[in-house]
Amino acid sequence: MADRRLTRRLRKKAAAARSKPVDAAVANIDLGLLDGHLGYLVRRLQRWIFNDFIATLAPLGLRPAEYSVLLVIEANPGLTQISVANTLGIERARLVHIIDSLQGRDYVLRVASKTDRRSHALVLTNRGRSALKDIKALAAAHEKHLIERLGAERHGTLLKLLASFAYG
Amino acid sequence: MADRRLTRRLRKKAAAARSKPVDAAVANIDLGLLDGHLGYLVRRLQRWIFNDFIATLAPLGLRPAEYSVLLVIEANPGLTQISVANTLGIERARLVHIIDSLQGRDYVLRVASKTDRRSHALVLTNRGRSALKDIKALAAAHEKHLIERLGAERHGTLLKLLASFAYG
DNA sequence: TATTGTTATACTCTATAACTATA
DNA sequence: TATAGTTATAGAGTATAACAATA
Repeated sequence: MADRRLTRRLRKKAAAARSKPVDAAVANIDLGLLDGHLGYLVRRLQRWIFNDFIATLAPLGLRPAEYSVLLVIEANPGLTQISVANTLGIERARLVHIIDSLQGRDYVLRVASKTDRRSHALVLTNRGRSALKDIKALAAAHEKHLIERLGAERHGTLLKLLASFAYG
Repeated sequence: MADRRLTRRLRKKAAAARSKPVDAAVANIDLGLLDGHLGYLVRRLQRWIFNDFIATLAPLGLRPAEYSVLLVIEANPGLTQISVANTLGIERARLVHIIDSLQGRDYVLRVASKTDRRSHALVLTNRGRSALKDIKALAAAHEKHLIERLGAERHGTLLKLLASFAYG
């Protein structure tokens, strides 16, 4: 059960942050060589995005990593844990706990594999498929916040540039 | 003292990762809606960058957050802890430990403020200024890895796009 | 009353090692 | 011997709350 006060607080905080530039720009403090490092800027954007995602999905209490696992299982039912872990760049030891959590909410199921008794085939439950509809709606709302913040053009350009990094 | 075996391992791992696309592209596993979410791609890039940064600076054992704090203090000597924390988006409670660590290596000093006895003025020590030369050289090598991976053009475009997000 | 630095706590995420049961 | 899943541990980073000294 999600804590409604927590949800409200997170939403309010995220809404406030959504339109705000970082403090350095406001206070005119020099970043030194930092603004020549892409890593700094990528990290700031990544924090902003995750904070907004977590706040937007707070009613369902779903974290970014859990969301990514649900989407990959939906698109590739029967995938093993090691495949999901490698696909998403998550340690297999950590994925165990994420699957535990998703199974605890009755979103996914570990089915015994027929070909290899060491591994599990991961599938969505009916409840998982149903919940995913609401989850996707909130995730889309989050992406809308991001587009509002970046502008549709920059958002599209970034999607293309970064996709070609990841898959190129 | 940095562990040389750790350094070698990290360098080797980073060198291997530097030229490799993510596993999903290799194994042809469907990411579902995930490739429409900028957050996923930003997170993958951010992990790649931080891993390479940590591996490249392993001989000095300096983490990204520590590096960013050093640069800001260098560019703004006398800044208070709260200002550094707000500038970089680090919690002030966490910055305490980062400054502890940097002071423990004799890189920075907490000087009593003359105008407000609650706060500290942060400055680099001579040793800190000297170390920063080597640190910057390694950080530049890291940025070079990133440019090799992305291509100079994409790297430049991303710097511009993300800077206008952070400071716009 | 509010702010700066500090201490403490809880939780998420990364990284690694070791164990089991299978292959 | 190697791999899939699991358990355990250590460290980084985030988020909060509370306290002392000072404003």
